Amino acid sequence: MPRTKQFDEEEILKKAMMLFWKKGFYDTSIKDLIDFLGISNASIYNTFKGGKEELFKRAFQLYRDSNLQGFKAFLESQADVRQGLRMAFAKIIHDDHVDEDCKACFVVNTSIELIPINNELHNSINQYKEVIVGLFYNFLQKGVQSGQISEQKDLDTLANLYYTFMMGLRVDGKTQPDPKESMGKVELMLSLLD
Amino acid sequence: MPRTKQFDEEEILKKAMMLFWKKGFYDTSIKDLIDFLGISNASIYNTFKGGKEELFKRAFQLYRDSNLQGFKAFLESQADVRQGLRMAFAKIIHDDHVDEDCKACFVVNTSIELIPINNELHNSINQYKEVIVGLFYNFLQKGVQSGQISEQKDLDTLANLYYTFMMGLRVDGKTQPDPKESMGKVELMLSLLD
DNA sequence: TTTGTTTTAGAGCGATTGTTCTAAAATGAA
DNA sequence: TTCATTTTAGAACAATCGCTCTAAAACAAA
Repeated sequence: MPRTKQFDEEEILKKAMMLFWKKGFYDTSIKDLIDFLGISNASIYNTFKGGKEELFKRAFQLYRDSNLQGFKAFLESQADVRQGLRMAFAKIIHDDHVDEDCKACFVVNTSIELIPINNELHNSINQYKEVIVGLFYNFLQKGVQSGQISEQKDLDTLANLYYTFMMGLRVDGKTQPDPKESMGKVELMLSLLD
Repeated sequence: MPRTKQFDEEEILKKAMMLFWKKGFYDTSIKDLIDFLGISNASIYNTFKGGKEELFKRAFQLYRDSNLQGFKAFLESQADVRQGLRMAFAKIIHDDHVDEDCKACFVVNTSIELIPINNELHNSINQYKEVIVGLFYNFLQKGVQSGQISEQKDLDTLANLYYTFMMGLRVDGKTQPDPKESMGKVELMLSLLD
């Protein structure tokens, strides 16, 4: 009986993610969203009850989950530990380099902008860190089991350090440095496995 | 003949720096500034011609310059390379850990919030990076000359990497991780000098 | 078509944004 | 004190903020 929705909620959410990712929470106004999403004021408030804040949260979770899933799938597809890590970092470096919007990482951006204020997002970001560190850890452990990495290495600290390095790359990516220079750093980080 | 100013411009600027550092550009309103600085609307616009944007720029430059000067002075006071780097990172880790406002680094925050938009700040941030990397480089070179570091090491890449690591620490600092865990990462980074 | 329901566009809400203006208070030199 | 000058507090500005509301348009089932 009812009129059907004229837009795909998933698609709208994806678009909202792009805009919040680029401009952050405070600098993205409802008017910006209306223009960018192509749907009306009322449609936004009808679809995402809780207003701007709720829309942001859902957009952020979408980024977080698909980013985690993509990273997990990539690492698990790699057999060689060093080459796998090298390519994982290379992808980040490349993405940041070619993005003319300099969006870098939505999780990093949100950490900076909203952690001092929003507790819910704080937890979500902590989880993100734990998952990424866990993925690094499992990947390194696989390398130990296959004899690619010495058993003497402190995998916990290494996994944690690779996460921190990743965050650093994302900040550095905002200034779009020379990818070759960045890859030099990656090689040095990989030498920690020798 | 004229009435004298009732406030110290330097002091006001330092306060503005603290507020912008904590809340960022967009989430700091003029009203916030009036309340926090303790001076009136007209005094702000009289003293800092160019309004909110100019005040932010000056506050940011103040942070940037004093941060650079502090870091330079610290490194230059250190004779032992490894211990010097260790203490430099330890100070960052400690500062982030005890700051209940989770401000972390104003340069990182501004990179994230304003680089996609503001070109002038973009340059200022690039300069910051260059100076820090240069300080790391000189410090490492001093270590080579004193025989603490092998001549075979690629100081350029190392200096650059320590900068990236520093940025990563600042992002991580937003979630206030266990300082011991962070120091473990520092030790691993220092092992690159062996 | 008719009916019932939902989405939609857009007017409009009070509050707040950054900024300008005005007029009174405050101060140093004469 | 008087005068000239500057700072000050606060009113007022248009514009925008996030959000609500209303009424018309759009659609699915009967």
